[in-house]
Amino acid sequence: MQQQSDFFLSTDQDEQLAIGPGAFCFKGAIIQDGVEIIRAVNDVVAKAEFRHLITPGGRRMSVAMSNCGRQGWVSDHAGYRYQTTDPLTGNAWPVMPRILLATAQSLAARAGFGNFNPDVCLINRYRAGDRMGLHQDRDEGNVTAPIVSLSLGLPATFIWGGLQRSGPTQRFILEHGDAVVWGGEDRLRFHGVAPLKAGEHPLTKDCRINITFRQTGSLDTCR
DNA sequence: GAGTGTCG
DNA sequence: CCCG
Repeated sequence: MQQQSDFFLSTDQDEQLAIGPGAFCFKGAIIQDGVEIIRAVNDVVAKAEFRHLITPGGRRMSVAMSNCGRQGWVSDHAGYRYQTTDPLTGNAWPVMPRILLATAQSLAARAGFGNFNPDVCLINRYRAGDRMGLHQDRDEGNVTAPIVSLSLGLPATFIWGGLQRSGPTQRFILEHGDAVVWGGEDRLRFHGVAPLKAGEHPLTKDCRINITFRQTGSLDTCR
């Protein structure tokens, strides 16, 4: 960890931190596009509203979710899965906004993952106290493609584990504008988010928005 | 199948 | 708050 000094300007912006052989945190990478990205999220959730999914075990997830793209991640009594329609409406998920796709592809490339064609864009809204338990992203057919994660609004503590749930974890803060990309041998690492601390952000007010991109198939599945 | 949650 |  580097100590920050008041004499340096924006030392935490566009800094690339390796958190594994195939995993990187890009500090401040999307600050420039923050307003446009949030506008895109608002457009999506106007058509597919945030909702609290239920785990197969019957527990309500604290985080509220929506999706855009060809497929969306959902969970209910029957299990975790991807599906092309919003269970609330039966409609196809909203089209993935250009700015979101372009941002994800650019970040994947910066992390060394070319030809990333995400067909899923999962949007998670965290409010005070909301958390995400340690888990692996393993519902995707294509574990070759990386995961790209964007953080907007309030800061959160990211919990970054290993390939086994019981292994050691590291914690670091994800702030507005940060991006994390993980793939390759880090693709199945356990990860989670500590309970969000209450706060106020100029762009998102009382919440943190996390956007993750996944590619479920090997073909070109963009739309 | 479900621990992307809850409890001690 | 952290761990299991």
